[in-house]
Amino acid sequence: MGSGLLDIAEVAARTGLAPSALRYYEKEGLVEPTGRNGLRRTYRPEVLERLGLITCARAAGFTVREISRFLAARPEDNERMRAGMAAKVHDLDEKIDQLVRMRESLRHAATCTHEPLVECPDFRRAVRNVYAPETAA
Amino acid sequence: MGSGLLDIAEVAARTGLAPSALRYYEKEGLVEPTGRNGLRRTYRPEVLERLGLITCARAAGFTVREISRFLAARPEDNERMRAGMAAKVHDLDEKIDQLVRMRESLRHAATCTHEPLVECPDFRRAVRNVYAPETAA
DNA sequence: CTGCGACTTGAAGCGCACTTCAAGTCAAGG
DNA sequence: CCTTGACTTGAAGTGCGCTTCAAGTCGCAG
Repeated sequence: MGSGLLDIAEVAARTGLAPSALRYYEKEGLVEPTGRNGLRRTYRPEVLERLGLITCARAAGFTVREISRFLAARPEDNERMRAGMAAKVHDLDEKIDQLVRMRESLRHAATCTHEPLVECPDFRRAVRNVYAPETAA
Repeated sequence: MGSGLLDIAEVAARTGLAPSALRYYEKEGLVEPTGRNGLRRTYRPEVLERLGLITCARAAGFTVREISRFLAARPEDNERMRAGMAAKVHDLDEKIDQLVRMRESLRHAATCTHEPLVECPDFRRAVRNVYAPETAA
């Protein structure tokens, strides 16, 4: 504590992650404690930023394994990494578009008074607009 | 077939869902076959649209259980449903914002030549901008 | 009418991301 | 020094969304 190092409980409290999640991330190679005080993990404050990145990437739809690979990337992997990230940007483009359209459908649905909501023609049209399967006969 | 009804394989083919997924959705109350031809499920073509809605909602982050509740909603549930949907709209607002910011970070990262990518100051700033934990000392 | 292949069922299995548990260690306050 | 309670570990459990499997049924082409 006085050392400027954090224990797992402090890291958990400051990141909002559960201690068990931190141990899990460690097992998956996403984070490493700086050292140990006896058996107890000690972390440098910098880990908070790294965990912020991880949380953020998770929220953006990256799996823990993907993040692990990303964080473990060596310079010679850069080209592949860049390609992977460009692909992810494209995925995000599509996902964002889809969410935006879904939001419009929901916005309508939230104010629509059509009896069986699901059969409101406006809603149906909006939904079809989000993501249309082979609805045609 | 000649009846205008679809069997499970056709529904699967036209929706892109696996037959096992269709049976799963049925067990969860999301869809019902119109009837049976012997043991075999038969579906009316309208089910395709319903499945489109389901696929779309799944992609937008709804769980199967949420969709089930949504589809089972009775008129007297409308107020609660509307509130729920308004809340979802809000969730989507936030999620979309986050994804947009994440996309910007990734766009930068994909072209950044900083040695350990993770330590690029631009990238770090962008990431902090996406979702900032208590990074301050 | 027969055979086959696509369907049926229930139960078990899987991958992900954790959480929970049992049993044990140990830093630190009184 | 002793207690206490937060930490440690590995293993098992959880919830989601399906998939796979074994065993059985049966519609329909030949």
